[in-house]
Amino acid sequence: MSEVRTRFAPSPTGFFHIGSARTALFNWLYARATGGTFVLRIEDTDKERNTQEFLDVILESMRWLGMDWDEGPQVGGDYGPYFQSQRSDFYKQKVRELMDKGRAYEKDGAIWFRLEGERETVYDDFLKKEYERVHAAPVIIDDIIRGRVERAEDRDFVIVRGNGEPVFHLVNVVDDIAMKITHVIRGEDHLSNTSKHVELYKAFGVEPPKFAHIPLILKTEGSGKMSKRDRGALIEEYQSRHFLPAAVRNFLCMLGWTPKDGREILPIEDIIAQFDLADVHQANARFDERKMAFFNQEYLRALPDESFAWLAAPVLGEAKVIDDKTDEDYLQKVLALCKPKMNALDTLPNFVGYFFTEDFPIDEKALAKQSKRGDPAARCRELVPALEAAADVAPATIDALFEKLGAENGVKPTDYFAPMRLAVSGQAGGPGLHELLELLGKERVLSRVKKFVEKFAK
RNA sequence: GCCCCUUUCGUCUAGCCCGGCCUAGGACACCUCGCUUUCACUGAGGCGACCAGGGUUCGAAUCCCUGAAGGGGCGCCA
Repeated sequence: MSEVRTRFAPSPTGFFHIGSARTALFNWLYARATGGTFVLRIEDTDKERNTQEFLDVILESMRWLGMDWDEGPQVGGDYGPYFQSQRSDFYKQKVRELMDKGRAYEKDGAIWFRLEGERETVYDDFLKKEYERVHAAPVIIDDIIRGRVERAEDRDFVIVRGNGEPVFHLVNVVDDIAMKITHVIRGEDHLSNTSKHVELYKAFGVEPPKFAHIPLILKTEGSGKMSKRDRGALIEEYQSRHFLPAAVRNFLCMLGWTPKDGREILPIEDIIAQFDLADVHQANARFDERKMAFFNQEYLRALPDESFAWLAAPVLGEAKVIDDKTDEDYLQKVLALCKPKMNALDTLPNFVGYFFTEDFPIDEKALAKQSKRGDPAARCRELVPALEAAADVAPATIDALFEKLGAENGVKPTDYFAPMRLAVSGQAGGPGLHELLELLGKERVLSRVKKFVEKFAK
């Protein structure tokens, strides 16, 4: 076990943002890559915004993405408690320490951190008020990802609010010291505030940890970083849409980091083996939903048939496409047929619905499109007597039948494929027609084709 | 307004640290053709970028400077 200790310190707000997930992921990856320890600490200092329910969202999402923590809620550890709401006495003690050292003072009911340096009163154009500007020596941050960053803090800042609650900057640093965190890996949005944190470390007489500020995930379109209202921004969305967690995790890894071996889709063990903080990019990445979908599709296709069936059945159950009475053997056959054509589990109910009901919709667009090139209902009408006469709907039978009908009616045999598919499935695409017909069986095929003729024949 | 970070195809990126192997490679998306008597998979090809301007150098995507653009921070939010 190495000395490396990373942490993810979320604030339970009721949702798990994709950016937070990636921050957690990089912390987790680095701990795993170095044989270190990954700590989960809950920053619930803002009591009004935190509930048990909100906490569960985070813990569940972490587990879903396969990020296990070595210390933290539910698992304990030697540096607890891991909830900031349970550490107030400790914070009070550390604030006392700063006051004793003359590095903190009370003003307007709050407690402020005192910077060292010459002071002058200045008017702030941006905040539209006067403040005491401090000419403090610049702080040097030796960032693993960004290199040397120099920044001077120029005004005292609040560390304990008027209501007695400690502020993020204070508790974050105090806890990182107490929990012996060696690497602080977080979003670039914290980079500017890092000078505050380093000032605190110095005031406590502690060597700051190594910092690594990772780039942000930007909106697909428009300006700014992903916000919770953006499509694809919340991990819950992927969960409810039945994305494969390994796919989401793999995709997240590729946003801001690339493996040396050039692969994009690779097992997490291989990612861990290659991951290094120094290789994390410096520039922000724009989120691309389509590439996320591609990763998901690749993972889905790679699934063994049993695993696919195991995942698919609940999705179909939830959508009420199947129930307890559904024949298991038939279900397995349908899933085996559809698996190679699927690109996402959330489209599955729609994709296979017609296998389980006679009451399925006909895709209007597909119908309109086909009608432009021919008359699907007419082709189907020609099919009815031929199907009635046929012994079965096996591939060879169907081929012969199309051949014969094409010659009789002056059209190509292939002209029957699309209309027939539309009649029996209501869709323009799907599994191979031959297999599809055979699985449905002659009776259902015939009745569906008849029904289609009745409904759409001119 | 002040401060910090960033800048290669539409998007994710390789290359950049240690200048020539870069007529800039890959992936997603898009387009074309082939395979498949349907759908899909797949195969082959195509489209498409070094932010701009100055330097340094025999030579710059790679080094330096300036500018522009994008992002972030400046809160008794985290």
